[in-house]
Amino acid sequence: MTTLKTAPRKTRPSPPASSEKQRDADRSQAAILAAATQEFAQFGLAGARMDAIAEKAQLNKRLIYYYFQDKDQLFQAVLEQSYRQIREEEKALNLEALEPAAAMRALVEFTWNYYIAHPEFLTLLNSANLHRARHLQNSQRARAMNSPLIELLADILERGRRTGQFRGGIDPLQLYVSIAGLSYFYLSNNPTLSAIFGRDLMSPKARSERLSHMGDVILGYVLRS
Amino acid sequence: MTTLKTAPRKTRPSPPASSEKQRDADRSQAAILAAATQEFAQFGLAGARMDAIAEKAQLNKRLIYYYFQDKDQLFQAVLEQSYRQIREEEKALNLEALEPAAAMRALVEFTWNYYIAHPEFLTLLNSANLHRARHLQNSQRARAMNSPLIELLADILERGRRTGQFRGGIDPLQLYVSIAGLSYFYLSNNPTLSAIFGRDLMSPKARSERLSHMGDVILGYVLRS
DNA sequence: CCTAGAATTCACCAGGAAGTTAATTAGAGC
DNA sequence: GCTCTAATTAACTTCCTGGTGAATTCTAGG
Repeated sequence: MTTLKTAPRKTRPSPPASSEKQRDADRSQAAILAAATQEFAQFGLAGARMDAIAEKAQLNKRLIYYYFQDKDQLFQAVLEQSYRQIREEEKALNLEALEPAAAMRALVEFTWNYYIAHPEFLTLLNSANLHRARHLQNSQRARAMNSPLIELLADILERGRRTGQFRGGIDPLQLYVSIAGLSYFYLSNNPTLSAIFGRDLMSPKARSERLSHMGDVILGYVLRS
Repeated sequence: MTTLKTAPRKTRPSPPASSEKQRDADRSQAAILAAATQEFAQFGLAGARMDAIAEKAQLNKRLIYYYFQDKDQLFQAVLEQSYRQIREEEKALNLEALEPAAAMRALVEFTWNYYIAHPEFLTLLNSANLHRARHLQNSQRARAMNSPLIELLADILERGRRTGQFRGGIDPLQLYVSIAGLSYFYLSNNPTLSAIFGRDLMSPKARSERLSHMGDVILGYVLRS
């Protein structure tokens, strides 16, 4: 994060592990970031309360301003961290071994599982978009956060096309957006969808149905017919 | 809307059309609703300002509370109106004449076009979901707002299955969510997507590419292969 | 030990924002 | 014209909330 003070890093991690309340700039920043992630995810940028974040982090509110300047920059830091996390996991994905169709399904499943494991990611993105991504435009890192899934997807598509299983001429970006969108909408709009259709969409059964449906949709599209 | 005062309705529409500033409860409520829709769409529930809404509506702020009680109920009224509007247009859709595949593409296109014409609908839904749809749960009308598209979709699927073009065993709800999600994610997350991929996703060319991609995805899925 | 700079605390402020009180005005029905 | 009620206005009140000034306490390094 741009905003992090370069704290005089301890050479030794921490003396004894006895008293847990020693000063630690890194730990404090991490605590703030974690608390802020929760708060922003739950209430949005405007709805989040700086006092609540301080309380959750069990730190004095002044520290937030000390490390992150203001609410906006704190939000930006939270966003960047969230992106970094998902990109990290995406990079760890290893689908080269799988044959194209299986790899494609695995990709769908990964996206789905990640969103389920990180519901805060969805609402944070919504907030960022409500503010027209102004927090990303400043961030030099933004461009660099281009999802590695695009390359991965391009690779899978190419492999599939070569074997003749997949059709050609598919734009990896379009497909990426589609895969993400299928999971995203279902999960992010789950409350309204459930309220309107009066159907529990998060039961284990409903989840697995959704997952296989999405796999079918994507494969139906990429497979040569 | 539950909340609307039953105003003693004028028997005559309005005396002369001369002076534009006569008292008119209906017009005032509509003005408030319109202003609130804009404000909520732009800033979210927490970010919206009651004073700003009053100003936009060119009415005294007290009137908002007079007609809608408080911010939450105003938001609920806005939400319900937005739903009513889209459901209205959905009902007007007439795809019985089209053959199944064409009807399916038309459905995708309708959804896409509606979201583009009503960007406020997307952000309002996001806000509603951030608040876990609490504004819909109270609303008795919610259940009744079940999209007519589901029936329509079921009908198209059934017709297509009968002619042998479509595969069977497709859940209309899943498909509905998928169709909506494909458009929704692209449009609602357009700011972050554009920022990250550095590609204009709203140019006429990009739009038409997206539309045909989505049609291909959905048809690829429903068509028998 | 001492000390300089970093981490943390405390008390505070000014403007903002939801919501209200109470008075005023307009117009529909008689 | 009169009156009764609905529509509208103006002026507040109160609590909240982001942000700050300045003092204080640690602790690493010399």
